[in-house]
Amino acid sequence: MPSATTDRILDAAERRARKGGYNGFSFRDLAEDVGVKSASVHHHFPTKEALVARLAERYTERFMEALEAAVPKEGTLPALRRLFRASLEDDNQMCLCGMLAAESAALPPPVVTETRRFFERLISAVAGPEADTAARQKALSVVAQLEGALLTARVLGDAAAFDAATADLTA
Amino acid sequence: MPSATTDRILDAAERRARKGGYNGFSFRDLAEDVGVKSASVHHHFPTKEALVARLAERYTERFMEALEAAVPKEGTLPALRRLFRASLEDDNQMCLCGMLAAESAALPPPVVTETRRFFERLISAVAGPEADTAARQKALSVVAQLEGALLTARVLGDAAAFDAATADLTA
DNA sequence: GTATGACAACCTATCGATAGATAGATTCTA
DNA sequence: TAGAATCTATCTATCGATAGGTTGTCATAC
Repeated sequence: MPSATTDRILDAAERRARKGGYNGFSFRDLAEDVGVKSASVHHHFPTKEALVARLAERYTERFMEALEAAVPKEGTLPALRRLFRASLEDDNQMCLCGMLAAESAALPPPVVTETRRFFERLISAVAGPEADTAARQKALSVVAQLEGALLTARVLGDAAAFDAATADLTA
Repeated sequence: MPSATTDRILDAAERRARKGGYNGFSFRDLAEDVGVKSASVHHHFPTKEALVARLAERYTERFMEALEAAVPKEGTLPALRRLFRASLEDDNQMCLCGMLAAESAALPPPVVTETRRFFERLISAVAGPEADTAARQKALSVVAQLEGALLTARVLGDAAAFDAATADLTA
């Protein structure tokens, strides 16, 4: 079973990475957040790339799980809108993988791999099981709109901008 | 008149910031790119926040200029699509202000101000001079889609994903 | 013409802070 | 008592930034 400290390190890393990106936090930041020394963080995650790769993996697992749970009741697009908007409501955070995607050209390969996996899984989920060309195109468009709306509302400091930018995602 | 070195510093900073974000480059990186010492970069830009704020300002000027020049011939949406896609074609770069927007929660206020200005100007330009509520909503949606498509295509390593994600932006 | 002063540009050298990472000792717990 | 977890202490590299000296250029005074 995963230690409680491991989870708390990931929690702290997720919060910080969604605020400032991969280079926006340090092992010492995480250590302070959790209440240990930085050497202890290295005990749980030997390198930063291993930590963030695992972080992206956990984020993907949780996001897809939440999406799959919500879709039957809400429908795909409303569920997506709600899940993305929750980031904004929780301290104006970005989608972790949206942030990492923006920085992907400067990230370690294992992190890029996990980030790409998030997008691939999300796009597949939105496109649905049939996955013809038109469905995939629509899915790409929807994911782009959601990620971009988050980014835009965030810099404008205006959560209503997210709603406006995604107002057409209702089907 | 602005010195050639000042421009070359901004050129180097733009390329690096669009790859790795605000924390993804150093004064020494820029100095090496330009062929001077890092103290000389500080001579032109006293602090990093001053440098990146000016960089975002220059980016906005250039982008809006290019947009205004292209709209009469191409129409707003095709022009936007082409300009954003050019980022992707040029070494898989992000939109500078899209990158900074993602990181905005961890950036110095002057940088955030300039970044926000880019989005405000872009949204106003897309909404057009009338700017009723519906036009503004549509503009927000378009900008979000373009920024998100760039981010998505970038991490997927697939420029065609940008085209697919923005295929409906033709009016 | 040439000397002189002023200023911008660039340099060497270095500061204190912090980065990611490691070695090895200690403490806690099953 | 074995192993996981945490610690102290430290390493090397790099960060943004600064002090103060050198070089180059150009305008003006002679």
